Amino acid sequence: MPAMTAKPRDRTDESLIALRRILRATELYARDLAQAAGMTPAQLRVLQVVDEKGGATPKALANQMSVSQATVTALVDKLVARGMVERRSSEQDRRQINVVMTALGESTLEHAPDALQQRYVRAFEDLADWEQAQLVSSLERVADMLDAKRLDASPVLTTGELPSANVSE
Amino acid sequence: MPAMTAKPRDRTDESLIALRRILRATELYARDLAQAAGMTPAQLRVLQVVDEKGGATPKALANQMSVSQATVTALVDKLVARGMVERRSSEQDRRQINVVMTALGESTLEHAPDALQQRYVRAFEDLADWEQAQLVSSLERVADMLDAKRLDASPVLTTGELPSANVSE
DNA sequence: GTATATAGTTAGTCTATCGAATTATTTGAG
DNA sequence: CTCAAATAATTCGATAGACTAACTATATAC
Repeated sequence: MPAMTAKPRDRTDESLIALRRILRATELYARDLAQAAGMTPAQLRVLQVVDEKGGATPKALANQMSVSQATVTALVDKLVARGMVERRSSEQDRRQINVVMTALGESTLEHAPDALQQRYVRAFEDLADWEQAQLVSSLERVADMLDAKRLDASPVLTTGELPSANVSE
Repeated sequence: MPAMTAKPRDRTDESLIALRRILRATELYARDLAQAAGMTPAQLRVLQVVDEKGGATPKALANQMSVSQATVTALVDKLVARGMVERRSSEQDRRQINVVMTALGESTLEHAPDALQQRYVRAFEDLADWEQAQLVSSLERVADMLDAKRLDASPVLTTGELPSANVSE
């Protein structure tokens, strides 16, 4: 077999393998990061979203994270117990609750040593200008190919918990 | 933050956002895929690894998936209960157990409609030759920047469950 | 003003995960 | 050869995250 001239099929596999490595690396680091911040990945994710948005309702958190409102309630309970966030009733609509950061939450997030992101950012910023441009365009292209519905995303590299998908047993 | 920003973002942020979109898309689809195959994401992942390797010991599965052996035992129990895999004692070392696919397991995997991967593969194969080459090189570059230890990966686009990381409470 | 819709919480159940203890088997040191 | 240490797997008990369904409180609409 001519080792050269990779057929399209080989390239597809190569791209999938690279993608899979990207996914696994971020998964693995998400655990370590959460551990380092003294909480679980799911809790950290809530904290990140609340921080990013400058406060959010459980409803909004549930949508953003694609989990049920009940799950958000449980996660927020734990973050409240740890003093990371507070619940504040809305004035306009008293059914709504706003989840907001506490000073402790802010500083915990601030000091979470995001090793993966730091390493990545450092490496990325060491690249030549044209290389950066090419990487961004490639990543966006792949994201478009995967993410048809264009989800709202933020520049924070953490994965969330996957739900157990409650399937028979 | 709204999707469209007037000011062009920093390129590092753009790349992180694209990465995050990739992660989220795969997470979301991992659930659907597992559901469609009639099992949970963690169970599906075990099945994929067993299939790929043509059988594996619980020890090997635990290493490959970065979970404890106890967890693997539990997952294999469920797959056995569903007739997807079998346990076979090793002849050489009778402490070892080999987990192997059943016909049902094979066919279930075969027929799992991996919408995400199919869509991605289709899109990828529609690209011009040079574009494919560029994408592969970009993805591998990113994978290297994230995954210092070069994990063993396969061309299967599924994310696993993140462990709860058993941190205080 | 009552009916309906919406936001959030509570209750009950399931899966995934862990660490520690247990069992069976292999290996190695005398 | 024998017995201690190491190794593979399982069992046990506990915790976290997730879901659905039911419930409470508030808002809106007719």
